[in-house]
Amino acid sequence: MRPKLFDPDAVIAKALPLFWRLGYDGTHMPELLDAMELGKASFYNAFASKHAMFLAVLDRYFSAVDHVLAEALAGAKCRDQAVSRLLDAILTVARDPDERTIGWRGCLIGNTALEMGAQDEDVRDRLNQGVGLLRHHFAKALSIADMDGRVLSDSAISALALHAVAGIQGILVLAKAGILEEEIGAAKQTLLFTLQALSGI
Amino acid sequence: MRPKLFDPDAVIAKALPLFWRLGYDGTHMPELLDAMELGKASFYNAFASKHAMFLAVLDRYFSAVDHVLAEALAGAKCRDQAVSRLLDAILTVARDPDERTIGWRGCLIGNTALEMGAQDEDVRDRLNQGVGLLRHHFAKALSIADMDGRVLSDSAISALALHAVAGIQGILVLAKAGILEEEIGAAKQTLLFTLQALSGI
DNA sequence: CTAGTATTGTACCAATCGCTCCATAAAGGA
DNA sequence: TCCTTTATGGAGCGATTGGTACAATACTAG
Repeated sequence: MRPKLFDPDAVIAKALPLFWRLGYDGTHMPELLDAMELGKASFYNAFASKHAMFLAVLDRYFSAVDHVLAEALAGAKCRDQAVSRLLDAILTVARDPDERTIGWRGCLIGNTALEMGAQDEDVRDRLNQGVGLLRHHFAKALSIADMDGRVLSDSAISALALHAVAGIQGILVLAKAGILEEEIGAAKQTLLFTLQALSGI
Repeated sequence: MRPKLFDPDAVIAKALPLFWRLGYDGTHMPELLDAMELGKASFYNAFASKHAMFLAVLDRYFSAVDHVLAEALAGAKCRDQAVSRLLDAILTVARDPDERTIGWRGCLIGNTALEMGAQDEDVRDRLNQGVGLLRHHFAKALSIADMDGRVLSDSAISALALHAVAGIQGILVLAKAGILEEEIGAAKQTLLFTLQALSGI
């Protein structure tokens, strides 16, 4: 037996930023292999295909997002603050650390949904899972009592969580469309405001 | 002089559904030429490139959307009805008439923004224009008086229009991610409700 | 130190990408 | 009818796509 010279998880982690920024079709094997620091043969020996790697990358993304959002939520004092932190966390993560783009890589869930969601069933199943993840965190935030100690009904929580997820995904769409930075902030504030204002559903 | 055997505008119209459903990279020349009912040489003689054709398609899409939304808005009695009609019109248009997908082709603006918005400057300029178009129609709808005759402030109209555009784009993201049909309706209702409830900004 | 196995680099594959070239066909103007 | 101009079909361009075959390499167990 000869041990692997690389950690599969680490390879997936190196593949993530590429797929995130360039999408599935936009990520080509040469650059992908380069980023993974892996030879063709090693890759195809360890993983089934580009498609399989992408599914693995999606899973990794979900767990990373799960972690980030859980952390953002930890220690929130009231509902508004919790929701605001989630929105900020998502926007922060959606910014592109590399400077080749205008500054937005978006959310891999939304990116993937619009690139191939309607066509690939394996992908769509995971996207549903990813959307569920986001909804879960917003629902958790919305279930916190507000500053007056009032708590939302379950139906309101569910509806508003979905609204929040749609809202933040939409904002990321506008960000990638090249909208002004200040308008991103304004849209976020308005979204936050709608979530606050609708406490009485 | 020999006259063209085809109408360039009609060709662009035939190209639109393909780019809409499959995206820029996903639309390949063979199928595109097939849909256009044009030979390779004729295409490259009449148009500069696939990229240039895509830009033309974007322009055509904008004018089509402009027309659809203006029509949806015509004769609206009050603000809520006007906004509701816009949302319905967008969702209707975003459904895929062909049945190869799950039923959603989305909005070409959002699709394009997430596929290549961050990378292509020509495209990004037009996307800004497209987003502006959507905002304009929502602003127009929101500027209508409500059933009690009350009218929103300009700043409220502007902020809510942006919120509406982000919201509907986000809903389309979720639709393409394969969310349940009933949840699409619920998200639309919630978005509509937030727009109604925030009349008093 | 060797035998045996897993991993790796490299050459290679057919298929496809967007696109160009050219000989042929077709349509006015004279 | 001839001539110029333009449109067209089809062959073919180099580059690139994701993926495979194989021989050489590097490791560990015995």
